[in-house]
Amino acid sequence: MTADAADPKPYHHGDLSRALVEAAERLLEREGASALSLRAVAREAGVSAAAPYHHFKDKNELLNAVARLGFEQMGQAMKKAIEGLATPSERMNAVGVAYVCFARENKALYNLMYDPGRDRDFRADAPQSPDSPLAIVMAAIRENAPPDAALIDIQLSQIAGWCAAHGLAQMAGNKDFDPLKAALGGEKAFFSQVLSHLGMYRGLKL
Amino acid sequence: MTADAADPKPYHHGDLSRALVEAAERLLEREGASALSLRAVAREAGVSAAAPYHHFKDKNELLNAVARLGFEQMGQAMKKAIEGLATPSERMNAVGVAYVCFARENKALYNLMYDPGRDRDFRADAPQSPDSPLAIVMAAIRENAPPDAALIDIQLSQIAGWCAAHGLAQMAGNKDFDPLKAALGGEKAFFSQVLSHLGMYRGLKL
DNA sequence: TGTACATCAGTGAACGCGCGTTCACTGATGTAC
DNA sequence: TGTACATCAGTGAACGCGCGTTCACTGATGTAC
Repeated sequence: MTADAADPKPYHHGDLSRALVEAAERLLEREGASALSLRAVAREAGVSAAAPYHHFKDKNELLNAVARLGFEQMGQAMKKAIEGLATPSERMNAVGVAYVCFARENKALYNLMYDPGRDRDFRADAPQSPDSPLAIVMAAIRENAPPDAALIDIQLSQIAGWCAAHGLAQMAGNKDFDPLKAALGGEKAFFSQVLSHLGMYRGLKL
Repeated sequence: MTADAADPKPYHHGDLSRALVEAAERLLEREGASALSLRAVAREAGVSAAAPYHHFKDKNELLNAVARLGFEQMGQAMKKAIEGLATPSERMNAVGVAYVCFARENKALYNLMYDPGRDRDFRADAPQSPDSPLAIVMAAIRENAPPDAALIDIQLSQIAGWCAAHGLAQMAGNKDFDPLKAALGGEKAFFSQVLSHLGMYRGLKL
């Protein structure tokens, strides 16, 4: 029996490190943030409560690994969303929508990723990799800037766009939006429209 | 000795209900969200761990009371920020900046107010009162809309602005923004500029 | 004004719980000769 | 190929902790007569 990488629950040793992170993600999805104790993760992965300590210094380090995986998955979802789109403005909108959708579909994971109370690697969401969600949002906004735009205006716009997507992701569950969602034909359309209305009436001179 | 309402620590009975909420706020400010247990709040207020149960059904009810007070304080700060401003666009910007500043200055309280994990009264942040933060943001955006704007566009813009302020509030602590903050002359200027850049390049037809 | 009594707002001890972490251990795996 | 041994990745019991909540209680306050 050749097990190798295919075996999902490796026998004695194996990739427990990864198995724990995935167990944590499953738990997060199924039972929410408050259920995410180290002991529960170990239980979910089918090992003793002490086993994780062979792979992570402490609980926080495991949580950071979970968040890191979350960022990877989110970046992939966003890249997939812009595949084959022709114009910068289409891409920018798609990136924003994908961002918000990921947050909605992975509520607890997303909250962990941005949990202000956690002692996190801040770099986790802004790695050098061009596949990070932050990098993708930034790129989408940059390519929408007019060629003569000042660098500082581009930067401020990038931050503004990033913040708006983040804020929308957090607010998206608000029941008050339901009628509007229905009127527009679903959540995705709603997200797209909200993002399109950013700054519609700002009317400010800089 | 006439104590009445002036005495800060009422003797036997008195306004323990309020004292608990204020103790919770103090604790939140001083030690952060993770320190906010019912027992700690009681300790901070100088009463036994069981005392709060005469005023709140359980911990969650106390937390909701704290959040409610937070929304009141935030609304007041925002109203104060727009006092005497002449134009709608000035007011809109000031409202956004005040929102973000409140969040920054009351980090832990703000996080509690919007904690996605808490079992909250959703109505707490959208009461009928015109002094609620939500109502103030909405009004600021509404009065910036052109007179012929469609209702749905106004609504979408209101949501977009609200989300952006919320997102910025959460992101504001990111260290990556420090150079930009310095270049613009402080946090307030930075917030103002970011909000002004909302949707700068969106270039989307609706 | 004084007394009797119900009510109210506290106390302090106790409960059971799940947590993060440590520890000495065990048994399988990999390596040297 | 076989043996000896170091290393590695697990186990399970135990630790001390602070938590939310309950309980019977106590003593001050307010009320009726």
